[in-house]
Amino acid sequence: MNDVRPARHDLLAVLEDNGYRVTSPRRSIISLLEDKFDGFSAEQISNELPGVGRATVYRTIKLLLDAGVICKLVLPNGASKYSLARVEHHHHTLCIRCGTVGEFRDATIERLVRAIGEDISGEIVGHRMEFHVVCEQCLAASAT
Amino acid sequence: MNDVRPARHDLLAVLEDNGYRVTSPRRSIISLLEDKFDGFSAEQISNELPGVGRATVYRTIKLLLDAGVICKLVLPNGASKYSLARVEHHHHTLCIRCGTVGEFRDATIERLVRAIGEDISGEIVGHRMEFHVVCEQCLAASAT
DNA sequence: CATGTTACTGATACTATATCTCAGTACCCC
DNA sequence: GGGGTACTGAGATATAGTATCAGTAACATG
Repeated sequence: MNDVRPARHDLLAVLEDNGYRVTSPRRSIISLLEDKFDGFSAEQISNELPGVGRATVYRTIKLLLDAGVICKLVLPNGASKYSLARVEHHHHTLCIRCGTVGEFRDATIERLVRAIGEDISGEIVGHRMEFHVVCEQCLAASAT
Repeated sequence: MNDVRPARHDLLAVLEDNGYRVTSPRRSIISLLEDKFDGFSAEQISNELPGVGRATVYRTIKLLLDAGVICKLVLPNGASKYSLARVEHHHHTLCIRCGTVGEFRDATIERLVRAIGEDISGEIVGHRMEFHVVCEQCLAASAT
């Protein structure tokens, strides 16, 4: 059920499909993102691509967000991270040690959301659910 | 089940209990907070108390956070809001129109969390769930 | 393949939010 | 009511992201 891996979008194709130009900086950013399965921050991308302006990194991220192929995750401390959107509707896990972002999907949650919705005043238009975990790697690291 | 109102802490007593001094700025901030049932931001408090320095507002909020009597909520746009913690463990509703923060509690969620926990790799140490709503007031306002 | 339009880029300035520093103040215990 | 010390406020600083704008390059067109 969890630990979704496959079905990654062809991010470059997304640009073309939406009428955006395929430029050299965008190519660099996208090819970097495609390997970031654990989530990434704008700053991190900017640091790894010294040749690309910060503004362009932010602009490209926003563009991919609008296209729906990545998703934004605001951490409890206010920092923003992004992750490749591998499945349509999903929720996130966040390792409190290393910051790795995971993705999972569970139909039970959707049923629960509908059930609770009937008890909440007002009209529900969305929800967000997030699990804070210590991931396998960090567990293993602290076991030594 | 939802729409919890009563059981507000005596925030001033919280200061004393934790060995903090009861000062005049803290008194002003706390008496302002005690009426904010819909959530509040640091900036908002600071604006309503021109005589109190911004740093002090942030410091006092952090102090109450540590004491567990208010809780922090980072909105999807990255802005921080706070709300009085009226019940021990709870979740939030957030009106996407007016920003009102609500609070509710549902045992079903906790059961679900435990169930899902068994399917997620790593060790679950916490979770966050949040409903985005259009509240009664905003619904009524847009009906006209 | 040359060309013109225009979306895009990068450097920099700017905004917003929050924290740090530090000299002066006031709380509270005795 | 005096003294040690936690607290305060002003301003400087840190951090994250956005706006501006002149120059550049993508790409449709012929």
